Amino acid sequence: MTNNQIATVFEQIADLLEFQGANAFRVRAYRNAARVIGDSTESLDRVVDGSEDPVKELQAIEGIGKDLAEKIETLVRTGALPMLVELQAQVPASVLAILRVPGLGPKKAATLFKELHVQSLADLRKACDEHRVRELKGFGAKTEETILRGLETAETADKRLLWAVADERVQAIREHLQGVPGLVRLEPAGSYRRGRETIGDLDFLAVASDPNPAMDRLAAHPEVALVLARGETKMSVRLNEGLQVDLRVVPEDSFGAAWQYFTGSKDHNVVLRGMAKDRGLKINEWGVYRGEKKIAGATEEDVYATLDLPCFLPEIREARQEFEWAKQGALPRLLEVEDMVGDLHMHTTATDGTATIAEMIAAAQARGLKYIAITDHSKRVTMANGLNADRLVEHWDHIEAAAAKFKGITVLKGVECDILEAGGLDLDDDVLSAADWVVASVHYGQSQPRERITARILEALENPHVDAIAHPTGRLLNKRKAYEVDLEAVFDAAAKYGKFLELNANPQRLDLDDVACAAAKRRGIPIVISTDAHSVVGLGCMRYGVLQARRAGLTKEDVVNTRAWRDVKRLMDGS
DNA sequence: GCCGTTTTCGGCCCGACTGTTTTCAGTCG
Repeated sequence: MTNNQIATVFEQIADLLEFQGANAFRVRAYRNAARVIGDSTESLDRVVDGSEDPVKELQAIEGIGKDLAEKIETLVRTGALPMLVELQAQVPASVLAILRVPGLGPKKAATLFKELHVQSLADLRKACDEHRVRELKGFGAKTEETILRGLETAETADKRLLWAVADERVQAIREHLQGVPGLVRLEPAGSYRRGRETIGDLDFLAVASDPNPAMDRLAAHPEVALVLARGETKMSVRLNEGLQVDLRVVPEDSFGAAWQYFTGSKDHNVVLRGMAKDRGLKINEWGVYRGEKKIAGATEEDVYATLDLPCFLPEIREARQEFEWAKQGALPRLLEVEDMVGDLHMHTTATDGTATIAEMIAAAQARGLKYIAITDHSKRVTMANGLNADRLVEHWDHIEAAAAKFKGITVLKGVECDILEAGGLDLDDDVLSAADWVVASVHYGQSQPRERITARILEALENPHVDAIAHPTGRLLNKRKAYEVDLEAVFDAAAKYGKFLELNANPQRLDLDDVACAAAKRRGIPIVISTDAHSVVGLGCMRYGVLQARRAGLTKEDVVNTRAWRDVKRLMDGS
């Protein structure tokens, strides 16, 4: 059982308990445990199997006490949890969908379930249409309308936006609000600012003498479908595509406190406020207070300084390791886009790319890269017109000829060699041995069982000619789940054979993800960040990969292609 | 359900906005 599966069980329990009106802090304990386990780089499976006293060892994890430790042990050993089974018997699974409707929380959902026997979204819609909801105590006509609107979004817009798409929306809205009278400053906050791979909604923070002009302008945005709420300082709108945008307007001397607060994460803020409380301080979005007296708030630096903390970069504000790093004075100096000097995974018109070799070289050089590897597909990827040995060798000749026309950039003869369904690689060793750079990847047989897929990748790692595994989990955000692979085993093998693992910078892939990257770093496995570009424009994806790497706490030293190519080669040779 | 150089019991972050209320509960972030 993977950490994510265990985390999912605890999330389900939290949902069900909340629905039943359990103590809110008990619910939070389950949610907190789910988050910590999901973020953990240590496989709990292994902890339980490899320990004399698993319960004691599990309790060392922050947020896991005796009770949850025992539940984890039960889950790992039996694959199930009696408590969850019991809860599921009491509450139909379909009921939980109701909790996802904006405007409905556990209390109202429970009332609907108890009084009107609403068990699904369809039941809920019917009850609203028949005006039975407005008759309930605590409900009314407006609540009924809110629920109907919420149903639309619950049914249609359940997907999170890719960060790269959110970035486009952010720029468009900033532009739209530019020049609003009295608007001094406008900054994005929330998970967008933290660089999460997907974004649920957009948060903007503004400094303005009068909030109304900015709110009016936002309401007039052509994509705004609905104003959900509007008060003195806060406004929420929904765009046509379903995305919610929040705008908060604060005075200048509260800007730092508010930016810190609305950037989150929620868990990071909970820790922060707990620390403040210990010192007799209170932090809210308006500032830091000792009693009635405000002692900070204009900048984020000021706010953190009241707790003797550094101003954490937004990407690591996740209540994972940042507070521990700060305590030890060992905050990593995060990687930056400017550190990247090479790109070791890209395609051309020889297979499924849209640009020629020369066009890719020129574009890479224009971006300031010192070296690139052309890594077109191998023959198994027929859909992409993959190369067999003869075509590959010929392609390499073309690469050499094209590269000769450029000065100041090294162009490597590479290949993205398929890891075949039955195991083994798509090209023979004598071909691969002639390449400057080989990435191996899984494209077929993605639904195979865990042992099988893992074995295929381990075998590829053993091959002396393979340099890196590309997009190691195969996921496509919002589209395809990662295939079943034992990443711990992959890390072990990569470490043993001195191989690299890729962080694919395509905004839809971004695997390894932040948690996995952090785990790889902990084992000293070098990460190579690659665009996997299929076009000239695709080379620009590097920044998305860098953002993900920053979330993992990676520094320039942790990433292979921040180094000169001759140093990368040295690393490949193990010297 | 977790946690502890103030605590093994009694805390657990904090405020804005809405709707259904005549003073506050529920939801959200």
